Amino acid sequence: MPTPAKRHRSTGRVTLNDVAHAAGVSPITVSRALRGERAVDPALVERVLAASNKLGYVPDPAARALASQRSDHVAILIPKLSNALFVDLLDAAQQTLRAGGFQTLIGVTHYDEGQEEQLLREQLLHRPAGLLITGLNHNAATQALMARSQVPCVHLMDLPDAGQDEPAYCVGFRQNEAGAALTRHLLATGRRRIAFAGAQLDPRVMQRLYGWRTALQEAGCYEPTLEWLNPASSSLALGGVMFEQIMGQTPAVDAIFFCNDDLAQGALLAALRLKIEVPARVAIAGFNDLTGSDQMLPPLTSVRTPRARIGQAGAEMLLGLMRGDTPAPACVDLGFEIVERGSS
Amino acid sequence: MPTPAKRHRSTGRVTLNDVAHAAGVSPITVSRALRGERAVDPALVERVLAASNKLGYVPDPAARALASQRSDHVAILIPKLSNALFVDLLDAAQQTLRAGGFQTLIGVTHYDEGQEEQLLREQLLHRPAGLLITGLNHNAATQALMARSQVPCVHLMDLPDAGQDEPAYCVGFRQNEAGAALTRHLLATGRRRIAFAGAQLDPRVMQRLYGWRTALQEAGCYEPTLEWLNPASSSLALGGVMFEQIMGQTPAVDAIFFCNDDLAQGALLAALRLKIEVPARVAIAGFNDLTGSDQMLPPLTSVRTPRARIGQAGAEMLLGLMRGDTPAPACVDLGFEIVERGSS
DNA sequence: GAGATTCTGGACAGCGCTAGCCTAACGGCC
DNA sequence: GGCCGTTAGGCTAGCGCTGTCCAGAATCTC
Repeated sequence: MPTPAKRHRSTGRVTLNDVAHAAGVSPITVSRALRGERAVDPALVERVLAASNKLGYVPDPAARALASQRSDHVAILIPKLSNALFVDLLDAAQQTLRAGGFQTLIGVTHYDEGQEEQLLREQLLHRPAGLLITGLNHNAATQALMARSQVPCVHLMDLPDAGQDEPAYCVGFRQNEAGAALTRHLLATGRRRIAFAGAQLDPRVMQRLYGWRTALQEAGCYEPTLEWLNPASSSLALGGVMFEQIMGQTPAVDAIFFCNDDLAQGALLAALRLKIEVPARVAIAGFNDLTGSDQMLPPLTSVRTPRARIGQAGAEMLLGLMRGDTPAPACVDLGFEIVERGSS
Repeated sequence: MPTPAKRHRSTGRVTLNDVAHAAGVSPITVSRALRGERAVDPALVERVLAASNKLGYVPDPAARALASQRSDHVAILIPKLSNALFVDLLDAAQQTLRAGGFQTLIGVTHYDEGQEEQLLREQLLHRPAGLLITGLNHNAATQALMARSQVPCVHLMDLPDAGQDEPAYCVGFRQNEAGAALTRHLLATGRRRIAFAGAQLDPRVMQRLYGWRTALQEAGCYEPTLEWLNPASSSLALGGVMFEQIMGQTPAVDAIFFCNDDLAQGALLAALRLKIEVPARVAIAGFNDLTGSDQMLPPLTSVRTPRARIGQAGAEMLLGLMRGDTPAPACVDLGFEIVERGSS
């Protein structure tokens, strides 16, 4: 009998024990040396590293998660994948987290608070090391889950209003200010009857709406009939439909602020089809400055939102929190920028 | 001394043991009852389920992964998040996998085989239960990793050619046939000098190119000067640039087949700017039928590719494989559809 | 009715890692 | 030199679950 028939399973994986033997130290020392947890004699660290490299050791995430009660997963919850905004956010966050040694678990809430709660519940079972979540509006159960789980969490995209209870950490910009700024830009170009066309009506769209309303009220130009809200999802097609509707029913309108570029691009294309001159007859502006907006005819005026930077900065803040840091400003405002182009 | 000072960590989690006690059976029976692994007396199963529900037991994924050497993660590797095609694929796959109780780990390869290998290596550490990977072209190391890991894997998007070694499982459609079909459609509308404009030049684009070339050769219309290839990433802007270039340098061209809708949309917009009539002066066609292509002016002729269905069907096939099934056809061709619109 | 086969529950021993204690060594201080 | 505080390595005991083996009961076979 050459091999004494291992009674139990063996995975063939190089373990901490193997490295410990090779380096002539105890397993726990290897663990500490590799993690940088507690002080270890530099000479030992070097020996451990050498042995580890030689054997090609890689820690087992499952064992680590079981023993330490935390995994190397970070959950990210976003509303939709069909919106380029969130894809950019995800892309940047994902890349930053990976560089920090974390895996990204995605959850898509479809703008549904119940779904969000359910997803969070599922994700928390995996003891994620951290959580990135879109927006500040969550139902009570979701908030309770987050609080109870003690998982470090960064909110993306929105910032709390001055009065509001601040959630611990967030990275984003002020949607309402951006909405107001874009409206003021339109006012500055001489427009007076500026309609707002919103779809989806998620909290961020509503914030932009408030901003638009505030700016118009300041200028004494506000009228309820200028508000066009549609709960359907944004799309180029819907933008065209809304444009036609608005122009048909409110001929006096001289500018339209679409709550995002998808709608605005659709409106520009509809204007071409209908031979309505932009911006001569009506100015059009969008939001987010998605790819392609600069290619439109005329190029679309929009608000450049720092979504990729939000993803990155949010992930970096989370990496800090997971290391145990306390980020200096709990809320980071990354601002926005009006991009003035031919459509206004 | 009321509490005898637990010497060791306790997580407060409801464990298998707790359920076992409550149900009056052994832990292993609970494990089997809940997993449906091996036969368990139905009466016991019921008792176990009752106890489990009462206590709110949820299995610990980390412990399960450690003991069984497989997690409930599925890794998905896609080239880019900036391409709506892959986002749709991801969205559908993710949704299907979640319904099957699996979490999705994303990896973005940026069309780089080295990155892909690196990502796969990282993902395999997590002992994913399955793997979804885009395309059939991977470097040797990646293929070796996949083979060695024994992780069930489904390839998405492409199908092997008849002669090629078949990878075990794949869901997609024949890019070259789609390219040829679109070209034949253009030929059928009387076009003869049909250019091909490709960017990125990933394997799928090249397949479409071959399809285009084949169809032109059959019709006796092929000429090397009709091939316009640019390794840069696709974008509306690049589409405009390539359009201008092609029209400037090859005035005789009467149709352009852009390798994807981003380029084609950009070309349509450029045509509007340059006042080049489409399709009177030149027909334009794209690929993938992305959102917005039907809104263009004129609406864009394209090839509708079943990317969401590929994501779903691929995920379903993988769910089967992970259960131990052997899917009947190892390769599923979901076809494509020419969408004829105003631009051709 | 004895032996062979299947079926079902359970004991046991880990999967690979880390938290919590312990201890030996070291240095500083009066 | 004795005392104490600090530092660094190691032991032990799990984290919560499942693969493997085993044993007793139930079923089948001739």
